[in-house]
Amino acid sequence: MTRIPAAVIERLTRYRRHLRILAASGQRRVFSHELGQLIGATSSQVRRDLMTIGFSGSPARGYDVDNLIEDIGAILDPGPDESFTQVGVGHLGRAILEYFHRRRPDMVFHSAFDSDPNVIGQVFGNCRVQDVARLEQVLADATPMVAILAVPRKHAQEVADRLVQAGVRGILNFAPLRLRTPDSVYVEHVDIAASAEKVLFFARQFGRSSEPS
Amino acid sequence: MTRIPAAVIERLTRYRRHLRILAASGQRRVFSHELGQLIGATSSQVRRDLMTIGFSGSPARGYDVDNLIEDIGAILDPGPDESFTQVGVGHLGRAILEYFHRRRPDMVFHSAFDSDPNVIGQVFGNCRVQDVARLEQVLADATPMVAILAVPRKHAQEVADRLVQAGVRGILNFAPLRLRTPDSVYVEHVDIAASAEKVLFFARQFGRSSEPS
DNA sequence: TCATGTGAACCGGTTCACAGCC
DNA sequence: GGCTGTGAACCGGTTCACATGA
Repeated sequence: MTRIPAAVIERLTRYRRHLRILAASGQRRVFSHELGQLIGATSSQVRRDLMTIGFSGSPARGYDVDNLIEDIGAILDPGPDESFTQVGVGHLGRAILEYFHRRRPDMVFHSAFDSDPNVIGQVFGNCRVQDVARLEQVLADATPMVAILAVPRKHAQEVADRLVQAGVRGILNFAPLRLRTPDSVYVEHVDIAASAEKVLFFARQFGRSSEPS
Repeated sequence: MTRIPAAVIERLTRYRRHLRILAASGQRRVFSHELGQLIGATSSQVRRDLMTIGFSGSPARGYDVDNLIEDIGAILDPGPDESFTQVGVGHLGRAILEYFHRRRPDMVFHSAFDSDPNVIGQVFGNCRVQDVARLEQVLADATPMVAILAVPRKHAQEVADRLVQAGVRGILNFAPLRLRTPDSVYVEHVDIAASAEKVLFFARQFGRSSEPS
């Protein structure tokens, strides 16, 4: 399969969300312009994206909803040995653990860690929080593919180093700093304060919306 | 001032973070290649960005650190009448309120709302949580520029409609759906589950890092 | 000599436009 | 006729390369 750009991967999530709604309402087929309307993209964009993932439809009947859901799943869904781990179980960490537990049971959390003795031992989602000091031991058996990092800035780099050392291949980082990691590890930064500044800037500038759906 | 692309706005936050560290350590001047190294960009990128915001340096001595911090602040910092409001004070909402209170006191929260009677009246950051039913009344006097939306998906669109109606100009949305809003409102979506899927995909693919700093 | 400022080239993602097919 | 699949054009952001100046 040809390389899939990040922008396409991001849209696949959105396609699938709407496809599931269509499937639930019994619709078996979609046209590119319908799907585009639903996620707020052009029909060419949709066709190009589906071409990129190697999915094809028919001029007469459009795209098969169920097959498309399945093909997107094959790209996005975790494999049986691909789990997550979370470090940092403050408010943000709890929000994440509980969100995934409720909404995305397909994304399995192998473990969760914190350093606060009051938090260690508590259960969120369905993870019992373990002492971050034991991170290496706990990850040694079945190393999760991706770590979600929701610790204070001052600990983020150190924890990231340990996660990489432990064999984690991707990190979703919420601490407001750029992690320094080897090129073999994929890192995505979510900087909430920076996003808020960005929204403020464009809201002030002259309110032009990003794309809908 | 010529239009500033979103990519530049995002980097300004990072430039400033490092500039403040330099300033604190007494450094008065930076060269584009130093600043680039710090945030993980090329020197051309830095020069182009500073050109875009109309900041100039000297070939002999580089860029003035303090002036640059100030000019970035003029772009990113909230004006005196530009505040935030938050709707949804669950775990995620609390994390956000407390983070900004502690780390970004310059970004003022005008108000915070929730619908849970157990949460209404509690204080997070320095906002007392008010009943979301009273949103219109509370926002009527001094309408915040930007709303941060951290409510469950099923309420997000309805709350967004009310916020827009109340005069909010930008929304930072954490609910996993694309809000439908008029073009005059700037919306930024933070979809944590989608980000996690993206990290998983690229981690699996062949771990290629995004840019550092 | 070395860094800035900037036109020009480049690149990857998006959109256009149309050939091919049901 | 209307839709898919796709080469080609387009566009905006990034990088190159060099003229200019201390």
